[in-house]
Amino acid sequence: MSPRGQQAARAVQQTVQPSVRRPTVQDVAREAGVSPSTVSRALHTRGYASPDVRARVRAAAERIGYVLDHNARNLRSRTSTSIGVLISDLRNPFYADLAAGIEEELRAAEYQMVLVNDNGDPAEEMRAAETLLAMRVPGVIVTPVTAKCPRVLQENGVHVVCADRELGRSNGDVVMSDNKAGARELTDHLIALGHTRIGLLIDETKWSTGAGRLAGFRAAHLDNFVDLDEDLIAYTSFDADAARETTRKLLNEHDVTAIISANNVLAQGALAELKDRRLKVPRQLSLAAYDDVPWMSLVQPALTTVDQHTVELGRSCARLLLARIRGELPAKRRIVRVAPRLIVRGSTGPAPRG
Amino acid sequence: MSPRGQQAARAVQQTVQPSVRRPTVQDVAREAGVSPSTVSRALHTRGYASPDVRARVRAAAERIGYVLDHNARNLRSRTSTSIGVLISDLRNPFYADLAAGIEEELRAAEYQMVLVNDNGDPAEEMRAAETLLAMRVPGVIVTPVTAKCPRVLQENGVHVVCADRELGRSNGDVVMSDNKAGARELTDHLIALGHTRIGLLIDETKWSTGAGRLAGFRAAHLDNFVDLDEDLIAYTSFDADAARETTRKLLNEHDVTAIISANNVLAQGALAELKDRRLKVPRQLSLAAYDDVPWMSLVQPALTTVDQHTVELGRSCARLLLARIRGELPAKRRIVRVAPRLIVRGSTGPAPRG
DNA sequence: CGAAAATGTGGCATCGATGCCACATTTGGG
DNA sequence: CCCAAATGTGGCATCGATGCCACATTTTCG
Repeated sequence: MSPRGQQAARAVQQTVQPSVRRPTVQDVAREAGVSPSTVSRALHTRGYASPDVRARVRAAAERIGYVLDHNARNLRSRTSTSIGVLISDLRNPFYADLAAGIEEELRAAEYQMVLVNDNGDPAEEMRAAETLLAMRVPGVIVTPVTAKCPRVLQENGVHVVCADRELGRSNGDVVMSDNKAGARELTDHLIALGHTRIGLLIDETKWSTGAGRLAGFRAAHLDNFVDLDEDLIAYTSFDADAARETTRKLLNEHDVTAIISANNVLAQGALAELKDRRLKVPRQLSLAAYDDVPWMSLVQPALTTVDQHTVELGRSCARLLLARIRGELPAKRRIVRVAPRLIVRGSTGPAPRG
Repeated sequence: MSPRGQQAARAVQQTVQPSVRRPTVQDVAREAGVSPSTVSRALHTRGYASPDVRARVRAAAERIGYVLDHNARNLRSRTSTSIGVLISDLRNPFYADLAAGIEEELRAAEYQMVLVNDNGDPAEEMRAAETLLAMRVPGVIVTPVTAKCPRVLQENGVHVVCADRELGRSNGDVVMSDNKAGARELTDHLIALGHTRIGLLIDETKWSTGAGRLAGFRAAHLDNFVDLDEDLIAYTSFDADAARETTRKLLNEHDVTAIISANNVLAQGALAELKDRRLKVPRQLSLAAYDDVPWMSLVQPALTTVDQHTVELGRSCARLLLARIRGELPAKRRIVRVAPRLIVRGSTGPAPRG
């Protein structure tokens, strides 16, 4: 490219940028007849400014349509009001509710939510962590796939709240449903109805989520002196179709009178299989699920579930994180367990005599 | 306070901030034995750097754990890779799917999604717009509540894509379902089944969404030479309970043989009322809905719906916006209509003879 | 072989807001 | 009535990356 060409290109670049040059504190200062420092103090900072000046500056800013530049502020003050939220799948109502609760709380506190789906993929999760690091977010709420992600974030001075699950002995605060209590209550309910052969459809027990639910399932059996046949714990993958297949096997190979699904996704698969077999629910078989989502009260019969108050779970995460960021919390790691609630609907009934 | 005391205080303040002083381009430059400019070019910018230097700089950056600072870059280059996404309610699967599609596409292009719920409230919507302006986002995807929001954004040089609906003659690109075609096809389907008295449950017709669906409903009647009784167009508010009440009135006051719900929320209300009346669907009454969401295929009978490919709608929004930002598009406003798909399931059947 | 072009790298100013200090002005007390 | 404390505002450097230019070096070609 000739020098002339280069210059032309450069000129274009220059004229491309300043599409709409926005007013800065300098402009407001000129307009209000004060200094930029004063404008900053009057509009945003904690620093002092007399009521008179404050009003004058506000008016000037309003008049010329001044809008703060978050990038400049963040750079200078080495913080940001953006919070990273790292979840697996927004299309799953559990994550959507969680995110909705988080967003609600953040918005109220004048923070923004940067939402990233990692599709449960460790690599994507780390990419996202890197990005959030680059954005200099003061905190991240994550439903971790790998312990590495929260760890790396924390090593870089970012506050982390793990939502829904605890990985290993990873650091960071945790907010989750009291899985053991919820699963125990649900199992108790079925045992009280006379069920003694209850299938548990579950996808993982490495995370505190699955581990807790399994523990509650076991505990209820123990409490009620019901022998637990380990074969009735049906491991499957986190996928409705797989869950359906697993349900099929479970029903073929064992004479269960009730099935508990460990989460909303697996429940879909279980329900599909029951419908396919035209089993009368709950006459012939009871079905229940952990994690209440809307469709569960729309199907016929409506499903008995454990509501983990997902939106509230999200709110708690956000509140906890903000408190951390503001330094209002003691250093000690905090673990919040939100009490779930058993919702008995039509899908569970007395065990068939057999 | 003595000068000595002042200095002490200053020292403390200073030490408060640098909790974890992160490496900068300067540090990388020193480590790699080049200049900061070269580091910048080697790592991020378009500018030239020899393969050799590039490798050296990369290695150095890796070694000392360098992470780019988006705020600094954004400030200097007056852009940002954060995109604002402004929706009404993340808990509604429609919006969740839309957001999921958007996020997927943005992430692939190395952009971030700042998600804000406005709860359908014009004031919240404007607050959010202001925030996004402050963040200097290059573009926003919005399901607008008010024409003011997209307008203000555009006036400030932000590219806007309206998702799902068009407001007035607001500027900005639009991506939406072909509502008229979808509603027409759905209505056609019912008419073909012999229905001539079809109720339409709808919440608004000011936006292109409702207007389009109503137009399709009318068009199908015209096409098929079926008289349309205006009283069968049942206006309700955007709320399942209200929809249920409206459905009740509709059924009490008119002898419809089928009901079309204009969206997934209203469908919930309609279904609840039908279940309450223990109406045999579709023997006694057919039910269908615009906007397919997961529960509609889980209920018994499964609902006949129009799938608007919501996730794909979201992806289109993002692709369009990114193309705009990159300046790849002609100035002319673009309106994308995504063809919906009729999914016939069990809830629609032949009109009862009567 | 020497001048001109191409190539690769460094220097410096800058994006916009703010933290910290100095300093001018007002207030209060002896 | 004067000096010290309190009060309010301005000046200046700075956060970290990058755009633009200059310049040293290498390459090209008449």
